[in-house]
Amino acid sequence: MRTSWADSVANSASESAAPASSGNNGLLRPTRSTYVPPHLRNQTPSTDLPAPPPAVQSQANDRVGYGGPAGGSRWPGGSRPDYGRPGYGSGGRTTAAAAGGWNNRSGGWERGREREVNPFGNDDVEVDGAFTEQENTGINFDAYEDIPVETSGDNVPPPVNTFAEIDLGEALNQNIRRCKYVKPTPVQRNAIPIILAGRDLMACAQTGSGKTAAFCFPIISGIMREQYVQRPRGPRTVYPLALILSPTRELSCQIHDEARKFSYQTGVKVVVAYGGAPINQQLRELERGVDVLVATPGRLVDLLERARVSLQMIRYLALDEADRMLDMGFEPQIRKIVEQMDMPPPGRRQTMLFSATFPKEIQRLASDFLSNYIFLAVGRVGSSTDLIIQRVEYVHETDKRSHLMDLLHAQRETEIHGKQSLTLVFVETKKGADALEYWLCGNGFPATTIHGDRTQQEREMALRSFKSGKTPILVATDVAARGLDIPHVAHVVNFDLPNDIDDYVHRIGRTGRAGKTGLATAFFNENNTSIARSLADLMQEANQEVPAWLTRYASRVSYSGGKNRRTGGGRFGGRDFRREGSFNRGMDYYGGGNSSGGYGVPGGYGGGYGPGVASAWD
DNA sequence: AAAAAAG
Repeated sequence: MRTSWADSVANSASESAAPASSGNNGLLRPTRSTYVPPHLRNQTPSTDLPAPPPAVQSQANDRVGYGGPAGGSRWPGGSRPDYGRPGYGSGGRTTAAAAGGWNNRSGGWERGREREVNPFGNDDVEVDGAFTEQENTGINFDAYEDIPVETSGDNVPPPVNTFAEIDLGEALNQNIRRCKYVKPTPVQRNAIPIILAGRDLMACAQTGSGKTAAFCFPIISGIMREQYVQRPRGPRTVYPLALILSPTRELSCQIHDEARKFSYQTGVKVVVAYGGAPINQQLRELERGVDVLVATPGRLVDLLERARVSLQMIRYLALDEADRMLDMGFEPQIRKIVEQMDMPPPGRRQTMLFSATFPKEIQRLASDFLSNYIFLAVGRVGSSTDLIIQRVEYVHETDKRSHLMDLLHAQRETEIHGKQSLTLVFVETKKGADALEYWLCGNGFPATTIHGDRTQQEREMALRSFKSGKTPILVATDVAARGLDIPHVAHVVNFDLPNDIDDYVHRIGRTGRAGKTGLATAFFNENNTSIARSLADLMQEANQEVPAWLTRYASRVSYSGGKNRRTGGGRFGGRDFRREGSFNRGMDYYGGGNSSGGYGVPGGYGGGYGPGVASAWD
């Protein structure tokens, strides 16, 4: 039986004997060992802090209407003109234009839309039934208040509690029901109103916390609401209204799949473009019309240089895994796309950056892309939940294979019939991935591998084969570390530990999803001393058993070099760098500081938002 | 130092 996230929140709240509102905000030590997200740690009761978010929704819309004569793209309730197109959308049940004044817009490809494939893979008749089926009575929705949230910026719109509170449009609402999303997740509760208010956003929220929907819903809704926008018609150039960038091809595909569900029968067309696949097919898709383009940077640059895509009409820009997108390898390419092509500048487009981790230096880079943005940090570091059991074992380099074999044997025995349990093994190099896959297969363990030296076809095949359980072991490089939602991953093995603790966080976050518990095992040896300290800290914060030998390694590590030293910033980076100046306290490794007394750190916070309908969280 | 992203 499925448990919803709200259930778990309600449970954890009822377990808590120390509600945040009990007035003893100064008493920050929880009554029991609970996980506290890094950005809320080391708080001191502080009075010199900004006020909590305003109680009244700000209608602040500080950007000018896009494109001049078309006017503001957002409008106060009630005064919205009816953009319904006569004779349009006579298909019946999904037509909402008449009721709500919603514009089931079309960019001139109505015929294609009539043939739109149902991305839900069912007949989709019982939308309402599906909703009630999922509906849970007796949920303590007040418990949502216990999710630690930190926001900063001007006039932060308050969070919402339900999808119904926000006017996303009936067509989108139906898709939300089809997806069986009952309640917005914390990041959705907070981010959607911010985006709907037209504000730029930098959001810290772990993949798996529902962030894809958090930026897709407002984008799709916003495009639906737009007055029909006359886009230039170059001979072969297309003009998307929204651009979503992600660091890997597979992640772009996944976002595209999700976005297609959300946009079903809304008239909003979503297209994906990524490298390694024949460009001609993607060009044909683009020519059929595109509102939302999901892409990896390389292929997009190619399309831009061929003048097959223009960014001139972009109103929404979303960077997924934004810290990765702005790291050394990607930054020039991203800068080129965002700053050196024909995209409207900050202020004339809406920019949304999402990431689990936002190091200060990356925030600084990112702020170039933003205009008067709101910083949002929601909840825990997803992978550090109680749902994931983290283990570290000392394994010499030469013993790794046999040790892995032992683990796989043990797991075989505990395998539950019916559902294949999957093991994801991370290694450092592409060569190492191939070698380990070969060795595993040779030893009777059906394995496959995914890494950047494989063809896109091989990569997608490997992922399918793994997901289906045909090869229940996947050996992967960091290409699979971020964002991928693979159900039934029971075990993540860090065969080679990464050098960066953030990568570790993302890797183990591939398990412990959909309310299932997950196991993460790391092989540690002398080659990994650079991560010892941050690993020990992370595990301790997540209430995991830290082996004494690891603690010794951790204490031995000097404070000098190492990319894991985020001096003053903290590992989570869940803090607005704009506030560093006034709030940096020397001793405070995690940045500390409290933003909103109203949110505080609830005594019973320990659940995280693992349990729930799996896909609802990405 | 490695990985990812164009062909």
